[in-house]
Amino acid sequence: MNSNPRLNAILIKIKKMGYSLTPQRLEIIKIISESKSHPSATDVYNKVKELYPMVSLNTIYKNLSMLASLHEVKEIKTMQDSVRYDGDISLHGHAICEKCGKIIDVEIDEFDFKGFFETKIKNKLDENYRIRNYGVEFYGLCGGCGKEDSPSKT
Amino acid sequence: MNSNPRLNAILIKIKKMGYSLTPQRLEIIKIISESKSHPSATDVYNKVKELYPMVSLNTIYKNLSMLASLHEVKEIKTMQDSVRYDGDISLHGHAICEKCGKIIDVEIDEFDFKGFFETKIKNKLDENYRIRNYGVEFYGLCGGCGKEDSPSKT
DNA sequence: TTATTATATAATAATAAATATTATATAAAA
DNA sequence: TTTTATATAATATTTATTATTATATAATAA
Ligand SMILES: [Mn+2]
Ligand SMILES: [Mn+2]
Ligand SMILES: [Zn+2]
Ligand SMILES: [Zn+2]
Repeated sequence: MNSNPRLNAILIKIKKMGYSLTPQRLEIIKIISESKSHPSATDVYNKVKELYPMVSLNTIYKNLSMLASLHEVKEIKTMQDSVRYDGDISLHGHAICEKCGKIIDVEIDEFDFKGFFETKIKNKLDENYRIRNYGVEFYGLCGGCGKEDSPSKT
Repeated sequence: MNSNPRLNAILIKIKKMGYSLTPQRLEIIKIISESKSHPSATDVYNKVKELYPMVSLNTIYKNLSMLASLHEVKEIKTMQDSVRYDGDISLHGHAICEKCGKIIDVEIDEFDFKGFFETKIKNKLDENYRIRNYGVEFYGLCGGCGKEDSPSKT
């Protein structure tokens, strides 16, 4: 085994679901389970290429989609560009910089959120509405990007 | 004037910002300020075409983007397909059906959310991080779509 | 082991939403 | 009206993502 619990969890799920573990797949899982930067498919592609220069982007998409369908990665749709992937599936939200695209994790109190969900949302929806996933995003400008963009104050 | 307060608010903003009010633009604003269905650009396009059959999709995109930049409509990025637009800019979240794409408004308690934001988020971020917008989404299956999709239980 | 079958990958082509370009039309200003 | 700026329409382009097909690899059976 190894010391990354997310990696282990995903490998166990992969095996349980009967998917085979190819070198490319393992590398993709390693990258996504270790990264904190919420990479795009292309980002993952470029990393995998370092080890497997012949890998195709299609393989990246296929594997990331598969992992998303297994709920082992989360897809983050940003406003400006492509889908970003998150190997951290614990309860949290994201602060997304609209200029540089940086995505920062935002802690969400589980009790607050669950309470919010149970009381405020669940009873508003059709009783057989099934929630499977959530997203909490804050869009804005990160520290580095939000310096000099105030509308000319002369 | 007229009886739709959102429409009025947008028209005032348009005038204040010095944009001219063309018939197509007015029609787009009417549609988005009256709709409760979170239409896509194509949906709006098809509605506008009923009055102005020669309208171009580019005009729809240009106007919706402009309204979004004025914060008079909200863009909703869904997981499966295109961007959806919301003329209701009041504080609320969305329940998004992953099968049929229907988007239902979800009430958010302002006090809860503001408190959540102020205490839990603002102090986690760089002090000059500027939040400009937010999104709260719940993905799942609506009542109509979530009937018979449980993995064959025979 | 080899043969067979299923699955994954690579290379390529296709899709479609969104954007850019350009020309024309309309609105605002002089 | 004449001039200038802005908006629209028609078209072309971009680009992320998906689909297709052929090849390669992995799993399974013989
Ligand atoms: Mn994250
Ligand atoms: Mn809404
Ligand atoms: Zn930034
Ligand atoms: Zn549905």
